[in-house]
Amino acid sequence: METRELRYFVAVAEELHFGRAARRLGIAQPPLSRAIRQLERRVGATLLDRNSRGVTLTEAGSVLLREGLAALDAVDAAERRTRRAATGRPGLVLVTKAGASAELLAKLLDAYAAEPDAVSVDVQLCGIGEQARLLRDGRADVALLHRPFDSTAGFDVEELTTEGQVVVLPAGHPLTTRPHVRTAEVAALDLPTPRWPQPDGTYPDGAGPRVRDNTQLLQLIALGRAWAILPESSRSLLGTDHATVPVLDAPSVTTVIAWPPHSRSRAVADLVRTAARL
Amino acid sequence: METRELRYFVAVAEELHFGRAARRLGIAQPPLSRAIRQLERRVGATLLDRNSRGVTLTEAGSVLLREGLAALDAVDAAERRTRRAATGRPGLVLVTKAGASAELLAKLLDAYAAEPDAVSVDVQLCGIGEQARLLRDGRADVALLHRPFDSTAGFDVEELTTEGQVVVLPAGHPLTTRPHVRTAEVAALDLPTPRWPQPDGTYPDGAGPRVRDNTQLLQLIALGRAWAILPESSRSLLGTDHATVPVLDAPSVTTVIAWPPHSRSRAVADLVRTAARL
DNA sequence: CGGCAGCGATACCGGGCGGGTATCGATCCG
DNA sequence: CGGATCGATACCCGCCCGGTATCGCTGCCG
Repeated sequence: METRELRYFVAVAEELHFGRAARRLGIAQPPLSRAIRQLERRVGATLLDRNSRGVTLTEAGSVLLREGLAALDAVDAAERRTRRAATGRPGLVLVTKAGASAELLAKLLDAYAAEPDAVSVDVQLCGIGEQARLLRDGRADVALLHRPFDSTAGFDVEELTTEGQVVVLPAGHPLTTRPHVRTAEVAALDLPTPRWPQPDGTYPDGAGPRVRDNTQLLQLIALGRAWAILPESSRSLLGTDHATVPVLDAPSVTTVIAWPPHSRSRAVADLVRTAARL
Repeated sequence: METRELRYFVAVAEELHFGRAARRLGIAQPPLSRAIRQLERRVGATLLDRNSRGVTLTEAGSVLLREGLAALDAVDAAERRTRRAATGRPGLVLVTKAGASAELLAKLLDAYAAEPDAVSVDVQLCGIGEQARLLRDGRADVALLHRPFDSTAGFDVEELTTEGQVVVLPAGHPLTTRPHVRTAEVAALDLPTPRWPQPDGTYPDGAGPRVRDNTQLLQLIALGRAWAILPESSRSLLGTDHATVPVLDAPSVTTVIAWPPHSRSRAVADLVRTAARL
């Protein structure tokens, strides 16, 4: 199976529409139809049901979509990492969620920079749930992930810290006088839960305000329009507009450092070792 | 990058010889040379050093070899799993080392077969170190691995059992009267350590007898020509020709059940849950 | 030192396939 | 019933993959 075929299939499987998929791929629709048919013949399976008015994935098709995306990421990673290796410039790309573990990250970077063979580290901040993708397709070498929010599936990981969570509220909110609260009390507040975008960029249905990043979230909280339960360490991001209260029964958050399992990079190994010693 | 190009490059990188690689690929040498050149131009990096008399990998080339193999496995896995899904026949392929964890495996299969939605399980036995490959390229759905011998890199795992190791000796050997021994004592025996094949099929240099599987190993031990340190559970394979003594300071062996991280299969999840409950 | 063998690169050719346009056939809708 | 939508089909063109023949370099050996 060629990557071209895979890319074509993924486009159709995601768009569920030959015309749109062809436009997205920058080709005409007929060659795309033919390519998918050929792929189906070669695999020996129907991948798409072309019902009147619409295309749907078969069982086999959804398997190929999932596995194909992973395979395409692996191919992209191979190309990117090769290109990076070719420049001869060493250097790591570390990716983490914007606004998370800022203090830990600073300590890690300082400690690593003091190592004898340290290379430069580019820190890349990204949105929710994008880290795994960047790590898989070779745009990043190492990531800071936060369990249980981020999936660490398919990576090697080393646990760094575990911390409790706090509820973030506007300064002066009645609850902020309490030494600690429970999730049920927070949920009982007359405030909607903010909605975060899903991986495909759309928002789930519901009542809450739509937020795209931490700044938006914090501003909404300051305005008394939302609340959030965040790891303790995010307190360092807050000013006088916000107050926090520990949440006793919220799951604790573990920060882990993750890297691709077959990484052979000396620099990644050094960075991980440094992190584990913090 | 197309998988054809990757396959070509991998062939040359492994053979380090254009002619042989072309023969292995079933094409003539000139198109192969051209394809590699094109790949190098497109990646923008020299992948191979063509010295007079021989080809060697550059830094970038060895990165592409490693990452490319993983990517090709992922593509193969996508195709295989799609084909499997298309047959409609459910069924799992479980792979494990021949001769390892026989009792555990039997219990697992029995317990799983009693589950309400159990599907058929093909057990595939393979040689040392092949399990990871089979799991990566889609020929297997789930594997029993043994840490620290097998690498679990890149898979999701669940620990099943941990056991100590014993030294296997011919029946009547002086050491077998002891309640336990230490590795140093075993190493001090005037017996060579058997040599196992490396992943590429060749044997490391050295003095010991070459073995390819457990049967060969056990026969050599019975003949007094070798010894082996194996997990306790392998005692169930031994007859009256062998005797075992616990080794106090040998690392303990953990049997884990492993599956591809993005597996969405109901059957795999059921099997893993059953295994975890044993 | 010259001839030869081994090996990768180059030159050149033919066929297959990927991509394009035009069009068809089916289905849904007003 | 006519039009719109959407995937499939028909057909053509140009590129690229693969083949054969050959070159150029290098190291070896007589």
